[in-house]
Amino acid sequence: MTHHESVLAELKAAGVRLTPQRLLVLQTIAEAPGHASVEDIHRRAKQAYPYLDVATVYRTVQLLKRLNVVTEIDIGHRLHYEMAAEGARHHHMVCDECGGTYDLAPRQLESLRQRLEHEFGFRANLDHFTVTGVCAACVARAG
Amino acid sequence: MTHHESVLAELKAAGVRLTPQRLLVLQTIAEAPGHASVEDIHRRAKQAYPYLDVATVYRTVQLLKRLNVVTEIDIGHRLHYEMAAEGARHHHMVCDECGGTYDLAPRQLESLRQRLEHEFGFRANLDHFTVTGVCAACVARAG
DNA sequence: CTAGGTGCAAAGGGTTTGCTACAAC
DNA sequence: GTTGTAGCAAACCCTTTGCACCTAG
Repeated sequence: MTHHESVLAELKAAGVRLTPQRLLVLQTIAEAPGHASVEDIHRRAKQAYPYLDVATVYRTVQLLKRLNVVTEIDIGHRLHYEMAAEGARHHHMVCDECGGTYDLAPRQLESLRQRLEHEFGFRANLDHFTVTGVCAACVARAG
Repeated sequence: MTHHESVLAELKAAGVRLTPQRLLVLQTIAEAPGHASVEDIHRRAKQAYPYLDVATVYRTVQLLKRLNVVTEIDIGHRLHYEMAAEGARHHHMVCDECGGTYDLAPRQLESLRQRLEHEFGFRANLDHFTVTGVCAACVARAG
């Protein structure tokens, strides 16, 4: 069973109707390079089905988020979405200069997570973790 | 020279007009417990001067942010503001359950910052750093 | 006096919602 | 056939902006 098939199975199990619109949104998110904003998803998906409404995209990403099929990432001031892909969960570094985003493996954050738990009893949820700063390329270019 | 006085001196040095509205907004932020949203600031400040407009609050916090008098914190989906207070810079943990916010000292994040710099050459800007999760109290209460 | 700020109201961008026709099951 | 969903448009929230009047320096 491919990942795509298992996602569809999950959705059916949750009693969710598999409408063409939902499949399209799902496929669009899956095919997007990295994470995509609602606007990105809408724009790309409309190429396949021009009647698709933004409201449907909003409702669908919320549904998929609730079912843990996609994860929500807070970048700048818009929410972005990407496939949850449990096996490859990662976090992001966003460059303030060039806007580029870079992946960060969960193990990079493990020590921080443990520290917060031990010192404060705070169970950090780093699923949507994003750090901003200046990437190596921009540091090299501008200082 | 108190902190308040030095802030006023900074503003004058920057050629900023010290209007009653600006002083009121500044004072309101300074007196707020922790960080405050624009709405919080506006609501509180209006008690002293009912004609104060939200637009003025927005313009003022942006001005103060530009002058590094206040810092902007991205909590949930609204921006919050607090006095910059250089000597006591800190970060936040926000509880998803109860909405409570807790301070985090810069040293707690230092190892993370160094790791990102060494491994990726990424200069993380942790000034506005916020982690979400579940606080100790809520963990105890609900599991 | 004069540059610049204030209040007001209106516009703006992103997101949500009420409704009716329609499609998945 | 039922029940939930899509599309549409309007509402919504937070934030920004244009403008005439006013005020700090």
